Amino acid sequence: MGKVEENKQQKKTRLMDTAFYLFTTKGFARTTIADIVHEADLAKGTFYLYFRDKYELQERLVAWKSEELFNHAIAFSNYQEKETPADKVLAIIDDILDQVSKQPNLLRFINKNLSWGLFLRAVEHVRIDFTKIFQEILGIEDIKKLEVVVYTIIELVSSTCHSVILEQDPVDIEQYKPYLYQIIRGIVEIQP
Amino acid sequence: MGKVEENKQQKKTRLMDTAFYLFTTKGFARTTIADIVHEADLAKGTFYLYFRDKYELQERLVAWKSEELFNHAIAFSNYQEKETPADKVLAIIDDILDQVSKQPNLLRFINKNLSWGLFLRAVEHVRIDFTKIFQEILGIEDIKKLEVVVYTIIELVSSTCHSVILEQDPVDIEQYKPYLYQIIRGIVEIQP
Amino acid sequence: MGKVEENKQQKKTRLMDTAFYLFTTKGFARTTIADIVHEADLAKGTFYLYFRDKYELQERLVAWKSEELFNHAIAFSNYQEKETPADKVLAIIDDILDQVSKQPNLLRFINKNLSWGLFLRAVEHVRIDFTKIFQEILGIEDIKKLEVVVYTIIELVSSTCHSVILEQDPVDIEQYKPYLYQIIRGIVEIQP
Amino acid sequence: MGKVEENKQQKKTRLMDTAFYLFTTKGFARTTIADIVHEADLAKGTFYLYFRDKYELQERLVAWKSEELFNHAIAFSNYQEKETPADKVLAIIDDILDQVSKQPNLLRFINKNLSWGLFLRAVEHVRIDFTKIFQEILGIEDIKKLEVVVYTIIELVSSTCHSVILEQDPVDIEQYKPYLYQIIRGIVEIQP
DNA sequence: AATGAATGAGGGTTCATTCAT
DNA sequence: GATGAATGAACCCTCATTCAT
Repeated sequence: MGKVEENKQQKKTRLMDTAFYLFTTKGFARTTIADIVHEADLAKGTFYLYFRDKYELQERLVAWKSEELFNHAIAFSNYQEKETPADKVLAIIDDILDQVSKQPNLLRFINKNLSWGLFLRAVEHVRIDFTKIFQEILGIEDIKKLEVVVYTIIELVSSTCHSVILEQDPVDIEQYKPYLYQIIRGIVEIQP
Repeated sequence: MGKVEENKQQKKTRLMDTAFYLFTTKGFARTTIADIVHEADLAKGTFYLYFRDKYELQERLVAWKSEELFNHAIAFSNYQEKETPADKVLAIIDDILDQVSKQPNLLRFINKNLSWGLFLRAVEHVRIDFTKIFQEILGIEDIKKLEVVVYTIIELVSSTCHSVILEQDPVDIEQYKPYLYQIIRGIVEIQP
Repeated sequence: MGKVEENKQQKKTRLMDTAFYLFTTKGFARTTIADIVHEADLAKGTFYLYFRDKYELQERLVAWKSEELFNHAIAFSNYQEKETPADKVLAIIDDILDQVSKQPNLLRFINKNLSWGLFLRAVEHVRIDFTKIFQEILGIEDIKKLEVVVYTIIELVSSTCHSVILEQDPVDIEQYKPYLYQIIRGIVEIQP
Repeated sequence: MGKVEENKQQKKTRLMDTAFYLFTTKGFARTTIADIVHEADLAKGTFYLYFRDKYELQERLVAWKSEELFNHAIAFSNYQEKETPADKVLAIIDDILDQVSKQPNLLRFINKNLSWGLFLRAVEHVRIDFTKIFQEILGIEDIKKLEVVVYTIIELVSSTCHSVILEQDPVDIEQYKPYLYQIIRGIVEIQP
């Protein structure tokens, strides 16, 4: 039984890995299900045993990859050693920007497809409780208010950094960072 | 000849109007060229007389509509009567948010497709010189610095308000506005 | 599996038969893939499972039909009972001319599309070894020389008989045959 | 009047020259009427003032170019200095093969499209009376018999030399010529 | 006579999805 | 559960031809 279950999980993972590679390489629209199953060495029908359609797969990938991004930042940034809330937030953001700077295709893929709702669903069932972490960092009790702050920061960073990282437009990321971080400090200091 | 030229312009406009209606109603992907020409009561081939493909048409529409948004704000907001740079900027943003709140489909359409580069190209050949206006408002001489500020504000507003206006998520626009405007005041006051 | 494979072969055959009928009836250019699959009672996509495009199908048909022509001549002409090389060659040609006289559309279809290279490819993988047969008939050891003789005869016969059979122009086939056969005797008797 | 007539003729010639260039360069099917008129610097409608459709133009071009081929051979080969009918015929053929060897695209274009009927129509209204010339050369009184001989030779030469010149297959033209010429000698010496 | 904008049927091809094996 | 042959609607685009100017 465990063997069968394992086998199924393995196939699903293979499909997701392959799809992620193809989506970020050739683009979502130009990747066909035929491409994915061919590359994953599976049959076409098998795809539909694991995903309702291409869009569900895409959504799962976006959720998975954004979660990974945050997981990494929580685990590997030294945000806990920082003193102020702003410094902590910036440590996390810095780690994430580092990651996506090295993986422009990932940035391209996630950014076009990540929405706030999807992000919430993505982190909902996750081992690490993001809400708690940000509550501690920011010192905001009210969940709604917390959400608004986090939402604003995530949207600001992800929308501005898309073009800055991928096209160095209007400036490159190293020039932009100080300015952006100063704004984020401002955001952290006021309350909604 | 003037008649012919007039006729051509009219056809082009008819195509753009129809396409805009369909894109915002059914969505871009679900709108076919066949749909557009059918609705516009033109032949399929005629489409290709005026646009290379669906994507060129989309780009032109996004540019046109975003330009209109700014034109309206410049013309009808009372930003000139405001005293401080922040108040002026907020007057303009307020007008734009008013406009898109009333046209959620327009917001959906533009927001997904507007990029900074496209926006610059859109306003480049325009009667109103946006650069000059923002220079005056913000009092920033350096064009590059000006661009960074404007870029940041546009990205912040458009990315946060998408979900806020269209899904009232994480909060609705009326609740969000005061917070957003406070952040923008902060942005206007610091320099990149 | 044997069943599936059988089914596939059957579909391919149905496509080729239908296409042949349509190509020879309405002409190649006026036959669309839609026509073929419609007549064969298959879906459009199925066509592309078996052939890259209309041209590959055409080429395969020409090869197949020319091979059939020769196979019939080898099998049913009494060329083996003839004494001289020339008589043997003429027996084969006579059989082929008989066949195409009865199927003018086949003649029209093949003749326009058969080239020497295609013919070689067509008979290459065939049960009957044409090279050996002609070597025996003509008594020419050197393969290159043999090829030149066979090439010349095939081109002469097929190019002259096209108009003679299909248009009785400049004379009809019965009048032309004696003359043509005399020329072929001459060709067989000299060596390249 | 003469001026207008001249102008019209000039346009027709420009269309034919351009079309010939494009047909032999890109191929008939891949050349559109738009291509032709664009290259000829005329309007699309103008094309239809001079030709019923693309096919009529093609036919006219084939006729024109084959006529030119023969005209050149009659004018510039030294066939009149030869003694025997066979030598005279071969002098003419040699000139034609020389011409087409230098213009493979012309060979490709004509050969695919020239038919006996078209050839007759082509030379019918021509300044040089081919029939008379060949009658004198071959010494055949009976027009029908003469036609059969000429037909056979033209078909033999043009069909065999197509692949030989364009593909050097099964041998190249220099190797093929002696053999071909020997066959033609045989043809000239027997009567239908 | 000349123009070229407009036409629209028809082309070949793709691909997400189904389902018999 | 896995397969992959079959489907067929839908796609974008071409281009010969017409006709108002």
